[in-house]
Amino acid sequence: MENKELKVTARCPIRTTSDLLSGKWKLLILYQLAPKALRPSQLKRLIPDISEKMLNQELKTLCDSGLVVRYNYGEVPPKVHYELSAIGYKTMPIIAEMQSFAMAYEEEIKTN
Amino acid sequence: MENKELKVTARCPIRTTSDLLSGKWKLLILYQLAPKALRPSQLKRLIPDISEKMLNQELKTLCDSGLVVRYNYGEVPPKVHYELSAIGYKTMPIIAEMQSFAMAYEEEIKTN
DNA sequence: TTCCATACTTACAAAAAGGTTAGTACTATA
DNA sequence: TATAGTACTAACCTTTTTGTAAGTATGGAA
Repeated sequence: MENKELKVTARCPIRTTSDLLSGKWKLLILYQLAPKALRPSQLKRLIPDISEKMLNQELKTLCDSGLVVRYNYGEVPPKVHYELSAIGYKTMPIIAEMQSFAMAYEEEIKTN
Repeated sequence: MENKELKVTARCPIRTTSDLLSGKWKLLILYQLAPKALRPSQLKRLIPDISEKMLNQELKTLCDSGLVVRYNYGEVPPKVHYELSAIGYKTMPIIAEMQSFAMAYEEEIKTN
């Protein structure tokens, strides 16, 4: 007698991914880095609402989790950029599905 | 001269979707409801870590946003169930991508 | 020499999210 | 008659997340 019901929580794939991408800003940062590497000041301009603190904090956790790579030019005044890692790029299909869901959802609520 | 850079934040598709699915539990609830409608007590058994309060609260916001539909049998003692709406089902591709991302990510960190 | 820009960091405060406990009202079962 | 199960709800508290403001150190331009 098998239990075909799938209990979820602790360490399931959905949880793993939402932990990595949770919060208000991580997906937006990943999305902006997808076309090309960007310096922090460029990111800030593309995501005007983010505070400097959150930008640094989220970049750090994205680097720590391996989705983003920091490149230091070693110049003075400081120059760095951030780019997606190979695994970071693999978040793009999630973002694409989220975008197409949003379109469908907006249609839905417009039509009621 | 066009601005090809895509500023994000306020009302962009990524934000719309993450607002709808944000939090620790919504995706897990949607995932459990996908195969079949469930009563709250069944959901609670499938997601053991969730508190009753969060379950009710999240079911309510999922109903309010139209992703889930509540069906009341009108019996005493109370009997209800929750099921995905048509638009609720359209979150499944997002979840599928999140699952396959998690697999790739786990592989990645195992290999270093 | 004052100002701005670079990339951060820190202390503190506010807001949001999540959890605990208890309580409602009803029925069926032991 | 006590207990457990149904589906909620509300008060309260803790934790997490996010934001604000200021400060570090450097160099170049006005």
